[in-house]
Amino acid sequence: MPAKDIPDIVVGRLPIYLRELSFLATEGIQVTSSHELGKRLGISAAQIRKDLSHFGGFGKQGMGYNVGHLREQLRRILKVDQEWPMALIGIGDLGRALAHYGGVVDRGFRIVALFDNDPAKIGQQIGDLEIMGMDQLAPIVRERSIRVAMIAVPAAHAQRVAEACLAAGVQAILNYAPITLNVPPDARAQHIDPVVHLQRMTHHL
Amino acid sequence: MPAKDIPDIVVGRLPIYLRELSFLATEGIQVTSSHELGKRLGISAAQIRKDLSHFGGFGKQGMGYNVGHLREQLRRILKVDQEWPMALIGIGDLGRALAHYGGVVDRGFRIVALFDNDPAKIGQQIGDLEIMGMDQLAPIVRERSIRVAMIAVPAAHAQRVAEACLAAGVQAILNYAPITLNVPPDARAQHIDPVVHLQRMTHHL
DNA sequence: TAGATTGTTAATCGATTAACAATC
DNA sequence: TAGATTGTTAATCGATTAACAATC
Repeated sequence: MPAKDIPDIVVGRLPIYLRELSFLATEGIQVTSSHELGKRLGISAAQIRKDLSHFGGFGKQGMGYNVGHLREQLRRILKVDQEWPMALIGIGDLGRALAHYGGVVDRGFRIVALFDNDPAKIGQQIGDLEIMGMDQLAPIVRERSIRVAMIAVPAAHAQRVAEACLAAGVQAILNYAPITLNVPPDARAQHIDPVVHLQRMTHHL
Repeated sequence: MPAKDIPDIVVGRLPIYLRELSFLATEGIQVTSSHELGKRLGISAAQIRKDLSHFGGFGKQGMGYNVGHLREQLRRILKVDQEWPMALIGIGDLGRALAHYGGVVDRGFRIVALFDNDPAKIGQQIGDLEIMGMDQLAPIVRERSIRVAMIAVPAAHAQRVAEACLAAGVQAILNYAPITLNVPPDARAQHIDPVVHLQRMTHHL
């Protein structure tokens, strides 16, 4: 029963649960419990059960959860039982590392197009993808039904690039530039800035 | 007045405020308000005022906040009015990109040591740093008073590397490996996994 | 069966928002 | 002064935890 009013904070924890379940699966562990998952993730068992209960009952009383089954259910809920084609814009050091990173495949994503505005980079090959100019963004996004983009351009260009993505039909943006993007309510954006995470820790040191 | 019982969720927003204030400063804007900041960040003005009030009063009624002053105060609260030396462990594609990334300097951090366990990489130079073997981790961390580490090793090694860091004296870890680290209560860990962020968005698509 | 663990309800806790006196 | 915006208090809202009946 895919509900519509699931709190964002709950949805935000599901990928963590899914990641741990995949890890358990590779370890050959077939059954787990809210208590064990919670201990591994530093989350209370009650919270895990409550979170999952928003979507239905996936366990058996007295038995716990079947790892493979719960994993499949979470993949379905998060809609990563399919592969989302992604655009990557900005092929600097970080963009290159992201382009090479294989860790997104088999977790629901695949980079299918690379873009940069540097004429020296356009035409270069990375793996089996060729870097394209920004003028190709809109046609390629439409042609390949791309709904997710990763942005790894300098901060000064990020807002403009994001708007170009959205105009082209992208609905979700993962932004690596150290600025807060302004996106309309019908679009989604997530931000990754290592310094933000570092500063969250130094306050306590 | 540095308090001890500030909610984590409040501390977590301060780096976002700081980043925006730095941006405003580079734009030449000298005064802002909770309303303007909130609009830019997608956060309510009341929340920004409430967050800041945990640490004191930084504004003037009717006037708003002096950008430079508030920025300095936040830098002090987050303890990034100093430069934290960091170790980076794992010099693959991502580690290399992080090593080249200049965006951490002038935000309170500097990578001062690189480590890898691959003999082919040890001794290589990146910028003005040389990649060292893991046997050098403990002595270098002590010698250079390193309290913060970034881990960019494969998932299978991350927990072991984290424990080595902590044993050597590191107190805060930024982990790029796609696993949840288990750290003791006296240590801090933050995790960056792009797929987690992507999956938080696909649920809604 | 006896023991264990779920799913859910109720209670607690904490965070956000609203409102406004203070005051620049 | 008049207008604007802070800092703070009180009210609301939402999230987490505790507890337990259901049941595997």
